[in-house]
Amino acid sequence: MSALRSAFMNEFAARGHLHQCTNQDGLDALMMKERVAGYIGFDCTAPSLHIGNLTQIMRLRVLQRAGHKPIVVVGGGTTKVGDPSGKDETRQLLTDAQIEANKLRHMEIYRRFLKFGDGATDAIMVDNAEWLDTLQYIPFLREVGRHFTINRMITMDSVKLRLDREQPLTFLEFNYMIMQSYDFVELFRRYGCRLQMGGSDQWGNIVSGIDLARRTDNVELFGLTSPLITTSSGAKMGKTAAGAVWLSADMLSPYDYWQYWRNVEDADVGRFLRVFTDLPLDEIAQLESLKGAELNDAKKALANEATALCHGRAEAERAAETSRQTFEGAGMSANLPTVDVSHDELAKGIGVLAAFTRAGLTTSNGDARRQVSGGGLRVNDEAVADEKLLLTSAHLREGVVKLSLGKKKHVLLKPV
RNA sequence: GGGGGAGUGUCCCGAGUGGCAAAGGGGGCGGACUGUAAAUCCGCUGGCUGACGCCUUCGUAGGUUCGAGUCCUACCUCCCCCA
Repeated sequence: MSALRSAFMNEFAARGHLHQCTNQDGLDALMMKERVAGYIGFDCTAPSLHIGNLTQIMRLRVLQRAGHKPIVVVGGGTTKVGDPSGKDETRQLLTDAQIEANKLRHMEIYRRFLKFGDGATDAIMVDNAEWLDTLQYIPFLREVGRHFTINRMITMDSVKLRLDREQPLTFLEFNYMIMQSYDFVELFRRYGCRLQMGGSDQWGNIVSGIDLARRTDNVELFGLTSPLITTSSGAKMGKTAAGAVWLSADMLSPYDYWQYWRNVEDADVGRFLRVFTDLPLDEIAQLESLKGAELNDAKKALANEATALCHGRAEAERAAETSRQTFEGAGMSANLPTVDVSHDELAKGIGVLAAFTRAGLTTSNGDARRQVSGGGLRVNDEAVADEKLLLTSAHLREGVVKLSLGKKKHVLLKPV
C-alpha cells in the first residue's frame, strides 16, 4: 500500500476516519484523477439523528471539502426492511408514516451540515424508496438474487452474529444486505456514484454491493469504512443519562449539546476534535498537547465548534456563555433551562420533592427523596437538608428559583 | 406436525423452586477527591408516604394454597433436535 496522494484520502486518514478500504491505491488514484461521487446511507429508524450518525455526516463533509460530491441516501426503502448489522435482535417494524416523519426531520439536519444544490460539488439527497418500493419480486430475484449465494451470506458477520447467538434472523432482515447492495449499483447507474462509505459494521454490506456491481455492470466501485467511535473508556459514544445525544434542538438543547462535548474525557479530546470539528489539524495538535487543567480549553474549543456546526455559531456562543456564568462565574445564568410555575402556586408553596420532579431533574418524589439523603439536591446553591421544605416566593432570586441536581444539572423555576 | 429447553426487577446481563420488593454484576445517578476529566472510595438505583405501612412487578390468562417468580392448566413468543 503506497502513500496516499489525494487530498481527500489524506485528510480522511489524518482525521482518524480510515478503517478499511476495498482498494486503497485504486481509490486514491481515482480521487486524483476526477471528481468522485460518494454516498452514505442513513436509515430512518429514529425521530432524529444522533452523534453516531454525525460521524458519518462529518465524513461526507470531508469529501465535499476535498472537492468531491456527497450523496446522502435517506433509507425510506431500506428502513422498511431493517438492517440486522450489529443488532442481536430484530428491530421493531416502523409504520410507513413513522418512517416518512423521521425522514423529513433527518433531511433538515443534513441541510445544516452539507451544502446542497446543483453545483458540481454540491451534495444531493435521494431516497432509496424511489427504486426499492417499486421492485417486482420475481424480476428482482432473477436479476439480482441470482448473484447472491446463501453460502456466502451466512458467513457475513451481521448474519453470523444472530446465528451464533441463536437469535432469530427473519427472512425480511436477511434481505437487507441485498437491498443495500442494489442501492449502490442503482446509485452508480443514476449518478455515477463510485464510492460508499460507512461504519465498520457496514463492511459486509458494502462489499456485497461492490461484488454485485462487478457482476451486473462490470465496473469497480469502492468501499471505505470508518472505525466505530467509542469513548476511551470503551463505551459507545453518544449515550447520556437522558438517552442519545441528539442533533435536534427540540430533543437536546444546544446548551446540553455543548455540555456533552465540554464533558468528554481527557483522552478523547484530540480524537473528537479531528472527527467532529473542521479545525485545522495543526491547531488540533496544539490543543491536544495541552496538559492537565489546560485541556479544558481544548474541550471548550470542541464544544464551541461542534455546537456551532450543529446549531449555529450564535447558539454555540450562548451555550458557552451560559456555561461560563454557571460554572466559572459567581452568579447564575438566566439562559439555563427554565420550568414555569404559576405565581399562585408558588405563593402557597411547592414541596421541594415535587419541584425537582417537575423540573425533570428527578423522576419521582421517591427519587428526589433519595437524592436529598445523598446530598445531591440544591436550591439556590444550598444543599437541601429537609425533604419537607416548601419553596415559596421567599426563595426567588432575581425572579427565579435555581434548582440543581449534582454539580452540573440546573433548572430555573420561573413564576409566570 | 412430534420431542426437548427458555422467557425474572421494562437499561442490560443474571441468581432464585412455596414466605420475595426478589442475590450478584454491568450501566446510570449522587457524594468525597479533582480540572465541569480520568482513576479510586462511599451511597442510591419500582410507585405513594413524615413515618408505621400500602400499592404494582418475574411472557399472557386462569387455578391450587393462609401465602406463588417458584406448583398446576391453557395460551403467546423464541431456541434446539426429529419430520
